[in-house]
Amino acid sequence: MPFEVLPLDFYGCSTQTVARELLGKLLVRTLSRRRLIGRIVETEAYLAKGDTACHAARGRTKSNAAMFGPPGRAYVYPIHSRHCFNIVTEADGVGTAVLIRAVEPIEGIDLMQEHRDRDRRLELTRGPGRLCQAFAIDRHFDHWNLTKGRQLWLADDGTQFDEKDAGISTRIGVTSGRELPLRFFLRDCPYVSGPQRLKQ
DNA sequence: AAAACGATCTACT
DNA sequence: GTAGATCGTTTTG
Repeated sequence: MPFEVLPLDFYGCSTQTVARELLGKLLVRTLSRRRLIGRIVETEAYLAKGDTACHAARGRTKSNAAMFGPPGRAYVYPIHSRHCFNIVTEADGVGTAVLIRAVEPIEGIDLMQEHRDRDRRLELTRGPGRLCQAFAIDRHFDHWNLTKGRQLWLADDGTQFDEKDAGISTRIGVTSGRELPLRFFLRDCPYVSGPQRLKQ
């Protein structure tokens, strides 16, 4: 499968645009001479303004510093004994990112299953915490430059989806006034969280 | 120093 | 569908 590493300028535009454009892109991880690949099927945008759920909303701290870095870096955050993998967007210092919520496993599935305690269900890579477990992504990737690293990067194999394949949903639990269309997902993909979790 | 919280997940029914 | 586990980070006293 031929593919190219995503260039840095891919991440520099608006967070929602990056979140939408990331659908179909490949998440690539190499470890112990093996390669894991997943196709991104669900993302979520976290904005600098009007988004109280965004970790950057209450200012910069030691633990969210990566989010304020230049676009194309990883921001990895631990929660509930697992990790969430984000990609920094927009300009250096802004504090926005896209959370990768689900991928479809493409290559190295047996190793992903080992990381997930032999999980052979759809849940192998469905959900931000589970996909990090499957790909062995943890905080040591915080601040990681995703275009230069040999262990973790994103790639494009030319796969595109049109509007009828890609859905947009408001985020559950946004507390600031109106709800915003921040969640992007591929319709009819079993690795996307169930439709009951995606409020239209 | 203690308490509260959460960008989650599992194990139930 | 939802109660409960779980733990690093942040907030509060």
